[in-house]
Amino acid sequence: MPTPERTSLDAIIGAGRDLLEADGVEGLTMQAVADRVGVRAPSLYKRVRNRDELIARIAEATLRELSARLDDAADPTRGADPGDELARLARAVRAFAHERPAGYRLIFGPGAELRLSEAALADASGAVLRIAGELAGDEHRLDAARTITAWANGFVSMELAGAFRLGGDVDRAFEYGIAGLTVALTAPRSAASAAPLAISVSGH
Amino acid sequence: MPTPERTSLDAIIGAGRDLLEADGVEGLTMQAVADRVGVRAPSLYKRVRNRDELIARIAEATLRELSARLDDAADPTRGADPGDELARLARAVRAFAHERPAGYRLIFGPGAELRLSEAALADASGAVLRIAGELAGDEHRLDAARTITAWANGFVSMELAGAFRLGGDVDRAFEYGIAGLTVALTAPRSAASAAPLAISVSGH
DNA sequence: ACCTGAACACCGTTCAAGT
DNA sequence: ACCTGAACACCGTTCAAGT
Repeated sequence: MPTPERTSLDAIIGAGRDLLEADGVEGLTMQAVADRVGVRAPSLYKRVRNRDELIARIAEATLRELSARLDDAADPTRGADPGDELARLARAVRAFAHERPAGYRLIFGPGAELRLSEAALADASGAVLRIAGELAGDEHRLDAARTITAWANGFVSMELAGAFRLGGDVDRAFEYGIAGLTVALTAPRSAASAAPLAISVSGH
Repeated sequence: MPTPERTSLDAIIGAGRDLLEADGVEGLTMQAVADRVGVRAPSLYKRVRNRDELIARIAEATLRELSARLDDAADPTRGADPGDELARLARAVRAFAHERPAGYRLIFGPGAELRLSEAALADASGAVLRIAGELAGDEHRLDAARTITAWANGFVSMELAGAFRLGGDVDRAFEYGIAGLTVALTAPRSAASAAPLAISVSGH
C-alpha cells in the first residue's frame, strides 16, 4: 500500500540551495535538508543517490540561473557595442556572485568539474563566446572568451574569498579590468605570436 | 616523567601537505596525518588546535613557497622588460598550480580568507605590484595588479577545475591572455573614465 | 511505493589515565 | 610533558520492517 509522497526532488534541491547560502557547503547536511522538507534523512535517498549528487543538482540549477542572467545582460537589443556588452556581462556575473556567493563557488570552485554537465556549461558560454567574437574576431573567439572568463571569474572569486586586502577601491578595479580587456581584445594581434614585438598605442 | 616527543609540528604539516596532494582536502583527516607521523590522532592536538588550524598552516606554508617562486621568476636580472616579467610571473603561477593543485586551491579557493595571514599575502603580492607599476604606471598600480592577479588566478583555477571543455589549445589561450594583458595595461587610460572613447592601435 | 528507526562506519575532538 | 584508549557527538549511508 503506497505511502503518499511527503516531499519532492524540487523541494529537496530548493531546501539544499537555501541551506547552502545560509550555512555554507558544510552546513548542507542530509539531516538539515531532511528537517527542512519535513522528512527523515534516509528518505532523501529515494530522490538522490547521495549527498554529492544533491550538491551536483544544486550546482546545475544555479548555473542555469546564472546563464539566464548572462543571456539577459548580454542581449544586444540593450545596446550592441561590444565593449558595452562585455561590461554588462561582467557586471552581471559579479552581481550574481554577490547575491549567491555559496552557489557561485559551487559552480566555479574546486570540484566543479564533477558537478556540471557539458550541456549546462555550453549554454553558459554562449553569451561570452558571441561577445568575444565581436571584440577579437572569429579566429580569436575562443582565446578571447577564455581571457574574459578567467579574468571575471578570477576577480569575483578573489573578491568572495576576501583576497583584496590591500585597500583601494574594488569597484574601480573591476571597471578598470573591463576597460583593459576591451582594449586588449580589440587590439589586433597575430594568432601565432604570443606577444607582439612592437605596438604603438595612442590614447585619447 | 616526560615522554619523548614522537613527532613535531613540521612533520605534521609536511605529512598533511603530502596527504593533501595525494588524496585531496577530504583525504586530509587527522587520523591519516597521525598514521603518517606515527602517532595516535589525539596526540596531534598537542601541536595544532584543530584540523582547521592544521589546514591553515599548510596553506600558509604553501603560499610562502609560491611567493619564493614568484620572486624568483620576476627577478629583473633575468630581463627587465615589463612584458617579459609579466609573462614569467604568470607562467610561474601556472607551473606551481600544476605541480601542487590541491595546495593551490587551498590558497585561492573558498575559505582562503580564514587561512592566510596578512603578512604572507603582502609578501606574495610584491612581485605583481612592482610589475603592475612598471606596466601601468604608479597611479594604476593596484588596479593593474588586481587585473593581472584576477586573470592569472582565474585562468589557472578554471584549468584545475576542468572548466575549459570547449576544445582549443589551453596553452595558447594562456599566452594570448598574457599578451592581451600586456597591451591592456600598457595602454594609457585616465583613471576616471572606465572605458576609453577612442583608441587607435597599430600592430606590428 | 514511500517512509522510518536502528544500525554501521567514519570523522573531529575531549579527557582521564598512563609513563 | 607528551602519548594513549575510551568515549562522545555528528555525519553519510544502508536496510529491514512498517504502512
